[in-house]
Amino acid sequence: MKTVTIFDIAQEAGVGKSTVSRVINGTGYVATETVDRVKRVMERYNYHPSAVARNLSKQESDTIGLILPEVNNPFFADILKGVSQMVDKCGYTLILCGSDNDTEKDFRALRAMHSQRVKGLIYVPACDYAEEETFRQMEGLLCQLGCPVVLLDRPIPKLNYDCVLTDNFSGAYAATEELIRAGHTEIGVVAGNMELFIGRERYEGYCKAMEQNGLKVHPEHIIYGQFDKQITYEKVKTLIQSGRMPTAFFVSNNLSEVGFLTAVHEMGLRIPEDVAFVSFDSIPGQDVFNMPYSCLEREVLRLGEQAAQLLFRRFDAPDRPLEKIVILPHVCLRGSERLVAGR
Amino acid sequence: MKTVTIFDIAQEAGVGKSTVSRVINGTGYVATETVDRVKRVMERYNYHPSAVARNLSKQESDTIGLILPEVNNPFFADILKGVSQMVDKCGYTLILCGSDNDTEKDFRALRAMHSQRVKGLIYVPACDYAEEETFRQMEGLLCQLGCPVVLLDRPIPKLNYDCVLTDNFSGAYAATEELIRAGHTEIGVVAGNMELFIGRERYEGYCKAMEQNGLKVHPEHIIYGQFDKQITYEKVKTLIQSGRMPTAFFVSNNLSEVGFLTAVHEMGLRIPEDVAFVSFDSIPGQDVFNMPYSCLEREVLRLGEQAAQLLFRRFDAPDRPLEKIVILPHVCLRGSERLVAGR
DNA sequence: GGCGAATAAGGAACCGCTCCCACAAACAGA
DNA sequence: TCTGTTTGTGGGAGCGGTTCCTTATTCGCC
Repeated sequence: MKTVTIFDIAQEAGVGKSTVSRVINGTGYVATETVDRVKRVMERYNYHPSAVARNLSKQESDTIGLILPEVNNPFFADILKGVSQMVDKCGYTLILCGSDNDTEKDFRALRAMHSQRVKGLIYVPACDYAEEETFRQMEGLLCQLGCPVVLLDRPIPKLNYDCVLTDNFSGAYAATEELIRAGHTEIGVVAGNMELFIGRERYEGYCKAMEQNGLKVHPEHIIYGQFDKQITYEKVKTLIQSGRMPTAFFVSNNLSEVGFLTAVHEMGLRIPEDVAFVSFDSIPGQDVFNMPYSCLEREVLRLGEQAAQLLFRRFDAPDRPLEKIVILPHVCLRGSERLVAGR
Repeated sequence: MKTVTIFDIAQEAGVGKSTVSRVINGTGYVATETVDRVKRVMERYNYHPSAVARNLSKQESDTIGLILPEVNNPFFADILKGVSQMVDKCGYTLILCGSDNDTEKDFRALRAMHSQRVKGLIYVPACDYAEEETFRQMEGLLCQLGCPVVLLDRPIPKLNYDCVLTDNFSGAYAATEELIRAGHTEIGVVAGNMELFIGRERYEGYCKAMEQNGLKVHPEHIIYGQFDKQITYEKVKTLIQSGRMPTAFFVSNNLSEVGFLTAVHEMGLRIPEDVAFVSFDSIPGQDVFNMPYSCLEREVLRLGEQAAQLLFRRFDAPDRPLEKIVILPHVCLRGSERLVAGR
């Protein structure tokens, strides 16, 4: 089945290919009857112009790139959904790459985006690129892209791009304060990946809330969970076994929560009777298991949508000043924060 | 920042552009020192050839299309991960479209894939296309693509393509039999979308198991949940309120399970004391909540990987006979299937 | 020393589309 | 009637690569 080209259509309709092109794009002058004739031929042949040829010719593509650290993490899956729907709605095509939180793959993804000459990129970096050398590499790749970029979820301060972020500090602060308000005085933290800005921000929000309320942060109550299920699980278990558990925890993200809860349940502790907690983001299925836990909520789908919209706005106005959208997660209390008397 | 082209590289290296092309592709004869020189120039300019131009020129692209019904459903997110990793590993680029289970969007996605001239497509259809008219449309679009297609998860019998499927009948049969073996005699079913082949297969597997074991299927114990959380939730709740619950259920998929469990928990029933069940696929977070439920398991990531591999194999051997990979889910018993005495 | 094969490199056509430009006809307005 | 503008159309260059074809060396071997 030979693919039909614009030339075939032109011949069949008895016009020049420029005329067909004009009909396709609705540009320039074409007689109404010519339009009809050409359209009928296109219909009959089921003709769809090659985006490849068009992109090359126009020197601008209709593809949007998206780079995600973990495509099957429910958080990023929701972001993907938001981006995908918006991209689709606006007539663009989505090119997706996953970096698996790996710097090397992140670079590969950026290079792929460049090769594909994407029109715009929505980028959740694999890491913070705090190290000078890798930062320069990443920056170079980004710059070489030569297209608008929206930084999503994980900020890289030194980078000047539009971004859609979360106020991690305030979120963590608010969550911790809820635990304090519930009466807890010994509050630990399952910190995230401290090499990530968002990890540090959340940790600092927690610390600040403690400090402002005159509470001390005990070093042994800080668990460095790396935003990782397994690591968190092991460290929490060890802490429980040591018998030095605080009465409550602020847990830094959904994967940490998985590890935390797995350990807690395995060791036979009850929530909130034996240990209370509030987490940043939540894991799906809480309602299902009838285990409503308190958490910081944000509309993840919207995050993706907003990133896409921001990108499109940038297309229309390349010189508009940089935009930074920061959303504030809201605390959602469902009981797991409570201090149960008589402990 | 003007993008550098093959011509710039050629000029800078003092060679013709065909020579540069030969260096890039490692084809034809080029003197080693010329290779070095050209490579250095490419390095220096950080040059990466435009995939767009190359694809047009070669009349064959390096992009793989993937169409999914729901990108943020954990099941499809895992498939995505599998496909994405394999595609990436083999040097291709992934173009993703979501259909939201909507026929119209499914068509749009297929057209987009055609416009992009993807090299191959991994396709999870939005529906079964049982209706003649839409089937013909879909078939036409698929045929027009003119590229290898792998049908994933949802079979369309009339279509002759490679496919990666699950033996839904046997899975459902095995799951139901486990309930019977556990001693249940009154077993209901949360059926899925009966307009989907996989929905009917699972339902029939359940029926067959009942029949073979001399058990009767009571019409009031059949819940038509449409693979939908909300619908399942409502119908299960109604059934519970009516007081005519069987002692066990076979639940047709992960979303049905969500609806089923939400209703069960809301109505204060315990598992397995008040009602037992085994589900097809599982929802994440069971270990976390310390609520291990029995289910049919399959390696979803592998499903995606295999689909990609099948596609690549087809690239190499277009004339190989069609391949049909069918995986068998295995029953994973964790207690929710038990019949508790004294009910 | 001569000749065919292997090696090396450039030129030009082409992929399918867009867009600029030239040109023709129709249609004003003075 | 003669310009000048609007309307309608086709031709051709160009986008950035690949690939075929041609030409120029070098090399091995009789």
